[in-house]
Amino acid sequence: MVESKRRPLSRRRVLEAAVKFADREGLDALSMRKLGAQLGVEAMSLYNHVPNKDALLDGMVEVLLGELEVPSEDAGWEERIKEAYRGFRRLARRHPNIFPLLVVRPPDTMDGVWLVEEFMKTMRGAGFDPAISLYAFRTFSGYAMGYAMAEIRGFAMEPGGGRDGAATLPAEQFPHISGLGDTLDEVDRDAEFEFGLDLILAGLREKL
Amino acid sequence: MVESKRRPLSRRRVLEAAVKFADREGLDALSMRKLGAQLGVEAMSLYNHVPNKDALLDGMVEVLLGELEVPSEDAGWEERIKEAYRGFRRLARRHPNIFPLLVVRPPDTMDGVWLVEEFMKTMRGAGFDPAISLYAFRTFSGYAMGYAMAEIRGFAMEPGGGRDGAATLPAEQFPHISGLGDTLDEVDRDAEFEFGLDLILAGLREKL
DNA sequence: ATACCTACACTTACACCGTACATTTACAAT
DNA sequence: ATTGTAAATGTACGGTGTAAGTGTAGGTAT
Repeated sequence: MVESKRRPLSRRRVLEAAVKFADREGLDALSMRKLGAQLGVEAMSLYNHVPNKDALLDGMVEVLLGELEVPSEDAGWEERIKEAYRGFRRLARRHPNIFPLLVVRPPDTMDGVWLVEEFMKTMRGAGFDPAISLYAFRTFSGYAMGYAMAEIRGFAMEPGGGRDGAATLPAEQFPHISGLGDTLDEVDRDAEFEFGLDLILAGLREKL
Repeated sequence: MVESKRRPLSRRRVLEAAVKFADREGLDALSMRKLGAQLGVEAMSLYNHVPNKDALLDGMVEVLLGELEVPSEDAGWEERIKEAYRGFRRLARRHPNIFPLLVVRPPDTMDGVWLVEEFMKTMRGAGFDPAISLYAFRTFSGYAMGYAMAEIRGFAMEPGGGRDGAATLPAEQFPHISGLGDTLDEVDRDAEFEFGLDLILAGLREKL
């Protein structure tokens, strides 16, 4: 599982190896020594390409953001926005172990900025004024971030706790949750996420 | 700064001291040894009340959730929902260092369940059917979680990066962001958060 | 060719971490 | 006063991030 020594080390290679490692083993398991081993190198060698572990984590966020796709130009504004956030959610599902990093440490590079630019362009093009556009961006982003996070980690404050449906908790104490019946077990996450996007979009449309 | 030895140690006391410590010094600085010192006790003593550090962190989440208030019964359903999520955001602002824990580790106790029950009761009372109520819960929760998190950590993907406004980035490369002018510096976070809640509520109203 | 410089991998060492395990202390019940 | 038990302590181990110093291989200037 250790990479052969072929290519020379580089910041890029270190970051990508870190992402790969965390994808496989989890964030907690990621240590400089183990990452070094994975690259066929001693821990301290990494410091020639990354100033410290914190910067390594930041770099991993950078890598993730780089995976985001820009939605096609020729769709309508609503579809463009939805597609952008679907991509965000896909990213979370592709890297469930690492995604929390992105939530917890905002990128300190400009890699994320073009995403905002793209969003603003779409919104302005649709006829919204700047302030509304900005608010809308944060609403959508907050929603997508929170939903994706919840989906990955098992829905904090979810009816029925982490794993199972509403069956386990006392019906008389939580009548309205129990009233959900098996709605809980049949949730279609895609539809659910889409529902949220549509909800926000519907609200937005009224502001046009 | 160390607490006097007066009261006997207990799970509760340990958890609350941990919250206090992390509020003051940050999550990274929280170690069993330092927490012990803060309580005037050796590190290993803590293990008589908490099985390990992971459980300690879970317990801290539990404490945070316990701080949430249930909104007044006699307000309308929209106001009740808004008030509940305002409380959630207040919690985040009161414990900015610890709040990320709540996002990253869903509570494994039933402490959060009554929140859901309360939400469902309000929704059903307003006339929504169970499935919509559940979806709405997750939309609101995702939004509130994401927004609060972004607010605390400095708005990932925020126009202008972490600290300053749009002034720092090249206008010709990001015309639509620069077009925001100083809208960025004058954001009223309360109004912004409220805007998102209203957006979702507006969408929801159409489903009634 | 020789000398030098620079970049980068390696080695060692240190302080701190979570916690297993064994021991001592303190206190309640008999 | 004695015993039982729960809680606090002491010691130790393997792992962590990283500061500091030691090679060493490759390119440049002479």
